[in-house]
Amino acid sequence: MSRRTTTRYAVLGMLTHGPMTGYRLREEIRASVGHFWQESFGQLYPTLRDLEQEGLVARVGGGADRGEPVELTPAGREALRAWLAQEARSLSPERHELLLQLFFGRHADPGVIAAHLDRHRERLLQARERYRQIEQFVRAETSPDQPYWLATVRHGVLLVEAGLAWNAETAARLAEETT
Amino acid sequence: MSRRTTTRYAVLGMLTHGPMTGYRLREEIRASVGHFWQESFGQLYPTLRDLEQEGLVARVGGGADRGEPVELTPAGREALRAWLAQEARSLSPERHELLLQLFFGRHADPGVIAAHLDRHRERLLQARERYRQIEQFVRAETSPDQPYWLATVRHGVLLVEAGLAWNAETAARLAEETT
DNA sequence: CCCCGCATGTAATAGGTTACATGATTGG
DNA sequence: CCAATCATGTAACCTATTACATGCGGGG
Repeated sequence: MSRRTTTRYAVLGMLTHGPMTGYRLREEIRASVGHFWQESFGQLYPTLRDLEQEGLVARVGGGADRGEPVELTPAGREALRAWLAQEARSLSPERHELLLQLFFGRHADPGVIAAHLDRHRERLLQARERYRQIEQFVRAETSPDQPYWLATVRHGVLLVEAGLAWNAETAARLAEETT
Repeated sequence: MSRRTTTRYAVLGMLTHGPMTGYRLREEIRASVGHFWQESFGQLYPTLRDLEQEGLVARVGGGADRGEPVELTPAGREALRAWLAQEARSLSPERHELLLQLFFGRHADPGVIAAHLDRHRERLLQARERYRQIEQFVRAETSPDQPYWLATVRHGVLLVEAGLAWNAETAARLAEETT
């Protein structure tokens, strides 16, 4: 059953970087778009099988040997183009558990909300560090993909920085409350 | 089967605002935390049944009449406190389809990425408008919950503004590319 | 009387993760 | 030879949405 899930296009997209095995595909996804897109094997392999049946990807050697990489077919490249032209459905149901805790924060024991904010800040700082490193790396890149890659990294940087600003502002406001 | 899902605590939390029916509960969730948390009936009613069996909520009238609101029991209030003290697991698998399209944007037909960014910008502007109105509303609020509510709204405001900054920066960079 | 809002619930479906099972190849 | 990495796949499960089914009560 092929369900026109976005996994299909994540796969087709990654294959523009060259032929890969399913295993390698997941590594590449993790290493490049991993910050905003993940795939599990349980999702990848069935998708790969479907894509092959539909003729959007093909085994490189022609045979179906184990460990044989797959490559994009012209039809696959076309399918990718078609998806790129479609509006992204915001599939993410937008569930932010920390914000939910904050919303009901008045009923928490003293200090626990401040602790949550602290931990959240730590994670954001680490994320900012990661993004900054990736940004440096991408800026040095000469690939024609570079401006597109940079765009996704910059999204990470800017959103994390906004998160930090919010974190500081919120921690200050709630600290003021308890005085 | 009670699966310690966050839905439970969204329900318990909302009931701190007073007794409600399942139907009303969903309305309230949509109207207050709807920007970062949603619940469907198919999730709500089974959860409500579980919570009642576990004694965390109880029908107000004692009887099980249709349309009878439920209220927090002391045990429910305690369960809420316990959850508030726990670290939020970032359940969101972080999947951002627009960024995925952008990452592979080089393979798109000319103009389609710019169009995506434009539409994205429109949605962000609308969201900012909504958040700003809510912020005004919440700032005027005198409830002891006010600082907590304000925190969640401010998160929306700051993140959307960062999104807009990213959008402008990215649109400019990609426009430059094509010249 | 009919429609709408309030109210409750279930079944089907979707979309995905995790755990498990298996085996080849390679380097220490 | 043994561990780690590469590689593929399936089964079980989880979480949640959507669609569907039902029914009451009030207002136009």
